[in-house]
Amino acid sequence: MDNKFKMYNSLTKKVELFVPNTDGKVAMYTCGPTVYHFAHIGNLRSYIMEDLLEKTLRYLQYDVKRVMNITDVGHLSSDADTGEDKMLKGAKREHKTVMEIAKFYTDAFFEDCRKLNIKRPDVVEPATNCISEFIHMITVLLEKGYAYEMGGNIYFDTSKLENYHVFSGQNEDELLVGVRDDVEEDLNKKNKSDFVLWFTKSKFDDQELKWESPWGLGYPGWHIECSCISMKHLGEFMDIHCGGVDNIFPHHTNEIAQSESYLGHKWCNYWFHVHHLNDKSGKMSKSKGDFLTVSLLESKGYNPLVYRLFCLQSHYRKPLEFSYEVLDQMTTVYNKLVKRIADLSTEGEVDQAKFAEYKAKFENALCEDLNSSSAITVLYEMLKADMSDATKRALAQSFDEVLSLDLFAAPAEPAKEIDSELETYVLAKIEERKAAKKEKDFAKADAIRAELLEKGIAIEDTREGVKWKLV
RNA sequence: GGCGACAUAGCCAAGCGGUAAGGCAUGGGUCUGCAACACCCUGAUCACCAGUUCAAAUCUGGUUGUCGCCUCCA
Repeated sequence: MDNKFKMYNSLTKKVELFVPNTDGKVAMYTCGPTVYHFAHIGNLRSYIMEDLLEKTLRYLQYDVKRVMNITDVGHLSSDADTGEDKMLKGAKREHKTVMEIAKFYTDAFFEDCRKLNIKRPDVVEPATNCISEFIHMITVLLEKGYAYEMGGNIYFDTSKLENYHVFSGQNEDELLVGVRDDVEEDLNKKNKSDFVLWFTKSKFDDQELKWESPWGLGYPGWHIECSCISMKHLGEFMDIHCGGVDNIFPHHTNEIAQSESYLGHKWCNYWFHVHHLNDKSGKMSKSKGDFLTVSLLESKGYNPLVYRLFCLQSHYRKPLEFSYEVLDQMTTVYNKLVKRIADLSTEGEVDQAKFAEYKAKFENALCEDLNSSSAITVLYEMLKADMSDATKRALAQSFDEVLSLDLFAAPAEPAKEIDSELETYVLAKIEERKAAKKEKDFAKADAIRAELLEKGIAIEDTREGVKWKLV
């Protein structure tokens, strides 16, 4: 098929034409959440933009297979030998078992995704399902001489690689280990950038999840899962690997190291990295304590899709700063947009030529490295253009397959039951007010309006007559 | 210390060498008893300095500022 989608590739640091390994098919992998706590909206920014990427590719008629892992083991909250397992930490905090915690937060994650209209990947695989695959890859790496055992743990030997720092172009010597105070060096490592593939020596006395392995009872290091899970479902060649920018080093760097050493050939062609959501003080982080979740936004009265729009109107490779002021602004934008589309009449024919013209414009915006901001501009242009409402409706519907903003959402307010008794009462009041207005008794008219409002009924005098709704 | 990103109107934001899209807000107007809705009109020479060019927000060099990464992070 005709490849016209262009995207920035972190590996080459350039915007490139996307050409999949197999014509018309896309093998896509996303680093999933570590399920020890709720996802914050900064995490979700990545998933929203990755969702946009997936839907754009599907919109362009690619057959996409997308895989996501669920990290439910082995992710340390600090440095390899000194930290605490995140899952265990979550379990301790809530007096639950590690698996209970994983289940709970996995469900919570997908519930957040549902609210944000993030499609569930075709394959979702928890790390704990793939222990035998991890052991196999580590065994091969040992056989090939890319890994070594030291102090009970298996490490990947980065000195065996010509070019370990594929993304940053940094030299080994320039890197400072332990720049941050809380990092301690692991003395078992032969090289400072070596990383753990399998732990048997855990400093957590009550580590819950352990598996038998050729090297003893233990658990996997935290990079191996993405390599194995992706290969399990996507094979030896991958088209796009996604994640947040903070994954570039060390996570993705290490994934490439171990995967390509294992395979003996290039593994993934395109790397898609979403930049961070910041607040005024900088990066949003779970470790800062208080963090913003979808539920928190909802409790403050925000529609989660307003947050999605907030993300879409910015570019995924630009840092985005969160503030309630902007979210308020986006709420207005969103409501106006939805109303405008709802007001389109259903009459008229769809003009196929116009439809194709604007669909192409929309696609072109997305093909320019996922320029979602421009894509939304096309939506506005389309709404202003000289063509039938039916055409506009059809286009809005089509665009929303990618934007997923529920542009045809029912009224923002969930429809409440209106019983006929109330309706009769309201209609009578409206008539009464009409009469008052006719006699220029505006005080009475306003009083009736106020009275209705007090009962939760808002009325508006539109050109088509008086409208009322429950508020 | 090393590596990297970003800097466009009150706010969000596009722009990728040819003379500043779009949206929100503001102000003015149409409509209206008022309000709400809708519609029309309304604004920036692009952080700073130097250079390349017939032409630069767009390229180069430098300065300043903000942010990120350098084994918790999306």
